[in-house]
Amino acid sequence: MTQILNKQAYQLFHEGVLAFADIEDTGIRVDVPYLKTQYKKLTKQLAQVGKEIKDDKQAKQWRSKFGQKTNYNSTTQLSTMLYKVWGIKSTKSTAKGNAAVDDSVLSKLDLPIVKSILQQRKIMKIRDTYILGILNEQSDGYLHPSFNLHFVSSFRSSSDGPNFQNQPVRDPIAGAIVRKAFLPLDSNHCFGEVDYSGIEVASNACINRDPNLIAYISDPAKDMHRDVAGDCFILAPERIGKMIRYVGKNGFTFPAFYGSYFEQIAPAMWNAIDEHDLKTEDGVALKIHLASKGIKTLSKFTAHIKKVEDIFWNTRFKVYTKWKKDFYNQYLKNGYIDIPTGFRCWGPMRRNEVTNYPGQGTAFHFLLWSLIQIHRWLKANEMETKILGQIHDSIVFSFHKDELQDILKKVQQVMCRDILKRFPWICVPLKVEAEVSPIGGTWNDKKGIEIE
DNA sequence: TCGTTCACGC
DNA sequence: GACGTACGTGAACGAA
Repeated sequence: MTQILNKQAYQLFHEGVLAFADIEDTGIRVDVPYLKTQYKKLTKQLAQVGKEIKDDKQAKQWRSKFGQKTNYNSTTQLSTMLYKVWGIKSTKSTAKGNAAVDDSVLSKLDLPIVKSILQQRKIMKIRDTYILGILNEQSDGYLHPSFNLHFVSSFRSSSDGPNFQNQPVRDPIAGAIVRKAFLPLDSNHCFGEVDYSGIEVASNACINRDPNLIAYISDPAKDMHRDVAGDCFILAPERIGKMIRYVGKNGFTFPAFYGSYFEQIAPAMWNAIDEHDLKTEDGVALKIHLASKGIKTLSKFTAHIKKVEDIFWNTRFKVYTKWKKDFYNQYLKNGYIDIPTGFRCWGPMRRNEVTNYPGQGTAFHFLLWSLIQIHRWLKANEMETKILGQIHDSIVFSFHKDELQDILKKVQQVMCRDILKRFPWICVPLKVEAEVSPIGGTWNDKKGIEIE
């Protein structure tokens, strides 16, 4: 159960709903002929992969096991074949205790049929969830996805019809296929996106007031992800490149902030070393380097990550740790939690939910408040530029080419400076990054741009 | 119809 | 010392 505690919180959501209504009405232009072409292409690819699966030696055993009911897209059947018929040892369980057959498991198996099945899954995801999802929802070449404020327990937003907030981007192939379908509103517009950088870490710092976390965000000379990567892999800063930093950030720091722990995260990090063929900046293979420090096995590495975690929570961010403990105890006493933007959440929550909701909701509220101000300003000044949507920490625009730089300046003013007056307890600098496509370009064509 | 599993985003 | 990954949407499968 949720509750709005004050007029400011009410206003934020009321004004947010009004802004979202305009944004949903504007809609997003999509390239329907392109989508139809892609649908056909992916269908052909699917037929090809389907044939590869059918012709595989092991598919014969599959058919003799399931006969008429054979379905190479069935996870239940795949699980039976892998772990019961072919005698492979299961390495991971699902939530319900069944043997998992997800990507993290299958990508480690060296079987041609499994490789084909993974390929099939990828193509089906792109074709059926995204391409077809967009085609089914578009009307006269425009999408009108909903942006909801009344579903999410942490007071974030969600989106559906289609979900505008989970369009592929990390996989460059899937990202390109799908995002090429998203067009700016007019041929003299650019597709663009402005992101808050590290906003959830910033919102958490404003709530838990950990001086070391605040210092990391405030001091441009400091780099939390580099330092933590240095702890994880026992490296001096100058030996840490982009990829090692990346694995430290997404393999350790973020999972740790969300409440994960060494036994969960160490195996994935250990795999990532081989997966990305990690090397120190002076060219030493990371596993060789770790071996020289006495870490030659996953179990040694896990024990090491346990120590890193201890330093992370009990030395580096000990005020954050104390905040988590106190905040959770307060929840146990009261039965609810309050977040600083004026919302209360009642009811049964797990420890990690209790400690994660405030940062998550607050980060989104920074974005929502900024979006409302920017939307009003665009409207009041009768700009041709329109907001197309929002993805938790970013705003997506169709920029008129002649308005672009003025608007980016205004956007930065609102998101980084005006917001400090509305939420005076923000205690770290907020930063934004802008990415914009060439004139007439698609969502896939966006590139980083300096705000003048 | 609905629970489960998978896969995409932040 | 034990404990232990946050929030969503949506597709396919398969049991009920």
